[in-house]
Amino acid sequence: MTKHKDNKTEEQILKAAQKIFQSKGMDGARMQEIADKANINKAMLHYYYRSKQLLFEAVFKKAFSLLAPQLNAILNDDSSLEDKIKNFTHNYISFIIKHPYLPNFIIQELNRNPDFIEKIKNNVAFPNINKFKLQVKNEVKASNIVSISAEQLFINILALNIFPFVASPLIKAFTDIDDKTYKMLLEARKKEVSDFIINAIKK
Amino acid sequence: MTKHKDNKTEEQILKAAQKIFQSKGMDGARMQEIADKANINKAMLHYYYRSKQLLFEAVFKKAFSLLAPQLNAILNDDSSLEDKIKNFTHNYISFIIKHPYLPNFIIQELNRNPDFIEKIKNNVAFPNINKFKLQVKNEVKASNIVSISAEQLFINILALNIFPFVASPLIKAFTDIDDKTYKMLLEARKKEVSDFIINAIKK
DNA sequence: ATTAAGTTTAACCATATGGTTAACAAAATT
DNA sequence: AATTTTGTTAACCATATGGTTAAACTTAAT
Repeated sequence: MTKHKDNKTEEQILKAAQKIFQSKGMDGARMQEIADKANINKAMLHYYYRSKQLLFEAVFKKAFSLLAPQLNAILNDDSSLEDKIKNFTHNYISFIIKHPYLPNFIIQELNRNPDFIEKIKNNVAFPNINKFKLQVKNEVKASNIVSISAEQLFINILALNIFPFVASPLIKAFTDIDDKTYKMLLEARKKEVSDFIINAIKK
Repeated sequence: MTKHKDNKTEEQILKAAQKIFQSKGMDGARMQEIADKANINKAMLHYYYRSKQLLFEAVFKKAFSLLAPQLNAILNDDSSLEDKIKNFTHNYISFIIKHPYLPNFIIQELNRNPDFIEKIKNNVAFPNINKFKLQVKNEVKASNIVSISAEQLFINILALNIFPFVASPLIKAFTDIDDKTYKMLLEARKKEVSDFIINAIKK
């Protein structure tokens, strides 16, 4: 973390910890399992990260700082609302397809410990909704879109983009869809979702 | 479970287990904590439910059979598509406001162990999408709504309804909204969401 | 009143688990 | 080359945890 050189071991640990924590969560993860996956002695985990909690926080912060900046595309970009929605939806779904564990990991752990987000706010570039609020307000005032609050629209955009990844086992079961078909369905959502949203706010 | 009479203890245990499991998950829950909350000796847990796993399954099945039938309102009701969306959205959000832990619990535990849903399918009334598929196909063919697959529409409906509960800590942080305001925002969604969906599929 | 069955308790057990220690090896510094 | 610092290991430790047991107690049937 601080005193160590460019160490390889430290990275190995973080990589292994990422995999284990992201698939099993803080409570389900075992230090021994992380050590095994990293091919190192368990004591090394403590040598580099002191405790399970700190190792977890390192993993969480990294995950969060990977996910959060993506939201700047919708919140702080200068493009038009319609372009934003199109681009964000396309890029975000592409991004999550490459990191399918991410949203669920973050949501799960934030629910386990909601106060944790305060710690994060001070350590990570944290997106802010203010600019987006202004933009939506203006579009509504100009009668370009239906009357909707920025918050509700933001929630809807996030919901439509993220939920299918978080709830995949549930959705697969209800729709009787296998893994392959589900992947195609997610792929199709890159366009489907933005069409859906844009239509929803059109007058 | 089987040999026992109308026992009160058994119910106390299940109630306590519900609270603990639903807020901490299988991995985070402790048998001792459940016993404490139920005001009984820890051995009683095993006397009535044999193991942590079986107690957990009892809780999960009960939660699932509470949540799943709600979906029949959208999948197997006889009303028109528009009515369905209106009613479902309103009822479902009301329902989840009363059981805020439910969706997250089920999603989290299904992600932890996706095979688990197979066990459930045999034990619980399990909604099926077929009827809804026909209905959507007909509405599309009749040009009453835009071209959309039943699966994608179903996912969108679930996403917009459930996600705000599952991701509340995240959304609260990004939008800088406090608990009280968030509750009002959820309340407003009973109508907002159905308007949003209906507008989205209108031609 | 006696017995049998079901219920409850305290004490106990084996193992898993996060974490520590002391000795040792390898670099880096002098 | 000698010494200090950093990295690594195996063995160990204290505690937490799911689960068991045997005995005590309660209830209801005989």
